[in-house]
Amino acid sequence: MVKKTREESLATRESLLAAALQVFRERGVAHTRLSDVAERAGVTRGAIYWHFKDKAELFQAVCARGTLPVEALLAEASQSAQRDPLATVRQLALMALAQLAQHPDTQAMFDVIFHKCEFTEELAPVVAKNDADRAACLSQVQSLFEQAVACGQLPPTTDTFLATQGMHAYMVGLMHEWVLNPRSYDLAACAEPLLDCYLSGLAIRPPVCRPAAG
Amino acid sequence: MVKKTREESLATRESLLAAALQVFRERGVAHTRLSDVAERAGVTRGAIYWHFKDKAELFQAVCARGTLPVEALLAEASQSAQRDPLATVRQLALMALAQLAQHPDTQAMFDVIFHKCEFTEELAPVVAKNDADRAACLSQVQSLFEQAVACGQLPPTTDTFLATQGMHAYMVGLMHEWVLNPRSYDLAACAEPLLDCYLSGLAIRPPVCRPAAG
DNA sequence: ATAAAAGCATACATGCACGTATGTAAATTT
DNA sequence: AAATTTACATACGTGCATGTATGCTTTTAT
Repeated sequence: MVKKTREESLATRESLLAAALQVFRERGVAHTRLSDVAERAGVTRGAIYWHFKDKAELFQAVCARGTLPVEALLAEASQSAQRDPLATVRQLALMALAQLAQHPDTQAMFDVIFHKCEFTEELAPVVAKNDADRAACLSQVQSLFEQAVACGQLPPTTDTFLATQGMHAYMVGLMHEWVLNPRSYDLAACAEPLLDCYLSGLAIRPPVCRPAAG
Repeated sequence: MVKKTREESLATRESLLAAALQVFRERGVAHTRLSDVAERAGVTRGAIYWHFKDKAELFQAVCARGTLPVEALLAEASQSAQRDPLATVRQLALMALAQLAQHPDTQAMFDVIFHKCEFTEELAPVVAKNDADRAACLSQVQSLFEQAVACGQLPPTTDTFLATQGMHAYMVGLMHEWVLNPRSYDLAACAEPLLDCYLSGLAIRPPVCRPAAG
């Protein structure tokens, strides 16, 4: 009872990813023993070393699967009509928060990313991908803010770079803190008012500073 | 050349804390070897085990020293006159960001806390203190927002709980992201416009949802 | 049907970081 | 001045997670 069919092998891989996400959340990535992951998945360490090179590659695969939905949102939004750029940003943020509020796996994902993981050089590929994703997201949002200024939705004095930094920080902070206490408030219900609060501030009194060179 | 005077001993302890902060930032807390910390401080592991029980206690001491300034700000603000509650919140946030922008040790602290540390059960005391500090901070800010509503600085419909969550998330997000790229923009110069943007939104269109039971 | 390869399980070797035990010299105490 | 404690350095033993090597079936290709 050793060798499985191709289909069963993929199932094993999936259960390994699911088990890894759970154990990472419970023990932290660095403190997780691959034997724990294997046990949780109902296999041995041999299976892990067959599917992945080491823990870093396993973590990378877990992250890749977890960030897929959010990236899909961004890609979808980039193709939508840009008649109302601010609404696009709003929708983007709402979808992201809804995804977090509704899917336990996404919550586990961000819990690990934010609180159960050390971004050191051994996880360099994950860090690089995170940086690239963030840069792409920031760039896309800033572009939308620039269009909003052009449309007259935001004041001409708006520093779109800072506005983007603030928006991104707000989203990161909301997710960072909410996953610590998902029961502290109903994120799905409160996402709209929370977002509209910041976006209203943006329209009324946008940031006007200059980014530093460097 | 072994035994030092009491004064020198305290100096050794300080240099251990400083070295630990550096190494934690470079390698991550979990991956840090106490031998690295000792070497960086110019002593041996024996010195660490004399001053601290283990790595967890060392990390706890590092955190305690690092969060002192921020706690001092909160304590100071709680005693100030409350004629202008919103201005108090604003000042509080500005001081915190200024502290981060100006002090390299504070930047290292938050870099470790946000990106180089796994909050698992082995660091339970630190987690507990973090939770307590956050709860105290949130409670204090919400109280100020409630006073702001009473003063007429914020609309009567304001959900002060959500406003506090949003404010806290904003601050956390700003610090979380800025320490990743301190040179991306001048935090000291941009803190004011960034904060005023959110506070303006709060005054114009405050969140009105209800927190969930639980 | 036979060969090759996939999909793991099992066994083994290795290093490394930890905690402790002990040594030791200077600094206190009395 | 003797005794005691302090503040480390050094040496030692230990476990444990890792990576690899190998074995064993069952698929899949031919």
